[in-house]
Amino acid sequence: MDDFASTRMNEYASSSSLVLDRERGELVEASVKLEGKGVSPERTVEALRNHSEAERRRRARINSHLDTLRNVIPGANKLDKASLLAEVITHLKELKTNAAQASEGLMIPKDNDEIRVESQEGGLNGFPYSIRASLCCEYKPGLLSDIRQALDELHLMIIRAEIATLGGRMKNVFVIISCKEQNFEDAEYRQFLVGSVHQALRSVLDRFSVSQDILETRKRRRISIFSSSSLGDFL
Amino acid sequence: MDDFASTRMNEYASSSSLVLDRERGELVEASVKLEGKGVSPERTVEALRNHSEAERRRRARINSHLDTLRNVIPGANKLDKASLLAEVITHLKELKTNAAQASEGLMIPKDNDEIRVESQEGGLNGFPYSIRASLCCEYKPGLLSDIRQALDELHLMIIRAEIATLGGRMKNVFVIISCKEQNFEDAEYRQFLVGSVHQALRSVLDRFSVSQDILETRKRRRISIFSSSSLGDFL
DNA sequence: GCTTACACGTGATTC
DNA sequence: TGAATCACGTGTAAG
Repeated sequence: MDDFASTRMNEYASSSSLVLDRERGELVEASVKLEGKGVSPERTVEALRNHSEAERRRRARINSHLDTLRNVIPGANKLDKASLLAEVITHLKELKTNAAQASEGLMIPKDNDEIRVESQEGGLNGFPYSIRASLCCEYKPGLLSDIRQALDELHLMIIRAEIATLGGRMKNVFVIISCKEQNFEDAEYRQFLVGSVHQALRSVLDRFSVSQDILETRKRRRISIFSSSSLGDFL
Repeated sequence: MDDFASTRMNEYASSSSLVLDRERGELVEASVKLEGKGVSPERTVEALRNHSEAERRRRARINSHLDTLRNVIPGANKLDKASLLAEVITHLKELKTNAAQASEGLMIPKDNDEIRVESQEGGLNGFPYSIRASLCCEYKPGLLSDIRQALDELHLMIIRAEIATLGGRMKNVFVIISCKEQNFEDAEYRQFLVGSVHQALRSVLDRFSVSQDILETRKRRRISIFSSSSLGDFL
């Protein structure tokens, strides 16, 4: 398709070519003898000038946007168009994943409990390898200490914790690393760690679930979003 | 400068124009009679073809990046180059501010304590008006209940809380609304609420600071990031 | 010299 | 029709 179009282009380009000399404002025959029919010159001159000026404006708009992109992107102040666009794509995807992670950490699913454990590749916390675990469930005081204890038995360490509550539910996000300075090149070991963490969180959550089931038989406390007591017993 | 360049361009374009016919692979004289000097034709043909092909590759790279941008940006599947770049800029800035806000909620400043209280205009939580308060300080167990108590006295309610810890420091983010269903159109009242919340948080933090100062005289516990005890007494 | 990148004018296409 | 967009080849400058 490209070759076809370009071939046709060249056919026409070599057969008819009207060049506008902007110095004199005249139209100069470039290649052939204006193809028989007498086309009124002024019309063509003006049309051609309008055309080229419109194209110039279009290019200016595009380049203006590219310049603003150069200013927006941190390190891409003097780059090729192509490299600039590549950098834009990179930063865009990076920001998109960051936003997804952030909003993921901000949302609290309403009903469904879930445990998510994934290996954090990028070494985000200065470590070459870390695990990001998130746990969403009903609000359960004392859950964090149990989780820490369980992870201690795996020789893992929570270097970062977030606890969010909304309407009687809670979501915790942990960043976990191994205490031992070990060789983390082994993908199997990574997967083993992920599975271990998932299992540990699952067991803790299950333990709390049954204890809450027992509690629920005596007092059915359902916390409204608007009740100020939803956070009262947080600490 | 633009006009100058374009004028010179057209001078040359109207005076010498060698057009490559890609069908036959030959060079065809377009405008004038090759300007006196006999330039060896094969060299010029090959150079010109290399040039045009290089330019074609460059265009392909740029357009490829533009296409990937079209796929990355949600609604910009079939847009102009200029409009596409405008959309890219928009989404880029939007994501940047979102990331700033998100990382603002995720980051824990290393040394400086701070209290920030601001009125949330957009009605983010289904309410027409809410307050977002963030508090960063040393890790202090039992701080949240004191804050809730202080806000209770102001007839305010925490509908959302986030507690993040890292390296013995903590950052809390609250979303606060008024218990009374009041007319929040009054900007003065809003500012009054913001000031009240700020003052309440300040008093609580000061109270904890002095108590911690007292505690620091007996046991100087400084928590390392890598110490698993940094979260041990969270609950 | 040769490659790379850019701006330009222009033909084609679409609305 | 005309206005707007695109791809193309080419002239030009920098490394």
